[in-house]
Amino acid sequence: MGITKTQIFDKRQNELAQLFKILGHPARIAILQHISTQNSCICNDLVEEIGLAQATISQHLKELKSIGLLKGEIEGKSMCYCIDLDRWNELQEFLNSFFNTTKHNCC
Amino acid sequence: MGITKTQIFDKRQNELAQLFKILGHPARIAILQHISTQNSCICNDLVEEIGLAQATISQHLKELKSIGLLKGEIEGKSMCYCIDLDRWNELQEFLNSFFNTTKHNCC
DNA sequence: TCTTATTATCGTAATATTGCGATATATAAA
DNA sequence: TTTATATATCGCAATATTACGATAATAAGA
Repeated sequence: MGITKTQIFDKRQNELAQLFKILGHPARIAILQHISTQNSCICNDLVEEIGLAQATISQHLKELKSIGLLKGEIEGKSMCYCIDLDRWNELQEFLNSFFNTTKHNCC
Repeated sequence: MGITKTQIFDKRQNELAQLFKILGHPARIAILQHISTQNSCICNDLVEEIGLAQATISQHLKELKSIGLLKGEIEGKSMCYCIDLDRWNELQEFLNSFFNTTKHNCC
């Protein structure tokens, strides 16, 4: 046991859960906020500003990339991680559609 | 290691992450959908419809209650779990405010 | 080419989550 | 009161996540 039984849920349920799950870590929230509002998209800057080890930040960046939220570009000898705004809006709509279609009660 | 370093993040970041995290499991998504769109709010019905053990469903219900999304009321000898619509809307706005304030790129 | 700087990946330890059987608790009905 | 039904909690095993040091890979500049 301990393994999530994804096979008993449908595609949309698993997708929604996966998106929520990846957003469900404060370091990843902080990364997104830094990139967006602090004008900091260089991996090394994030390491210093957030205060986790470089390997850890790199791992979190990888997960955010896995759902398409971030795209990384080589900037000299650094990596510039930027938010994919199209994907960002797509996800926001997807999550909102979940919230809106689940807004009714049975009693 | 292995423990999330919540102390280096601020209250809002931890709150957001906690909400996303709890929504980040397909069983909990399914529970919310069943309650809302299948008119099924009795714990035992959910057990049968979702196909996880009763103990497991009970645990997931507890987590959804922990962020205020569900409230349970005694209905005869069963429990009726309903979505707290005020809290639901509050969360939707909270998540949208995160999405909207993080919608800019540094480059 | 050699060195330096930056990021990714590997391996591993600590902790958290998931799932379930067993059991406790609570309520309704007999 | 006794029995049946429904839910919560406990304890545990399996798996996943988090974090980091060490190291590999890559690119710029001396």
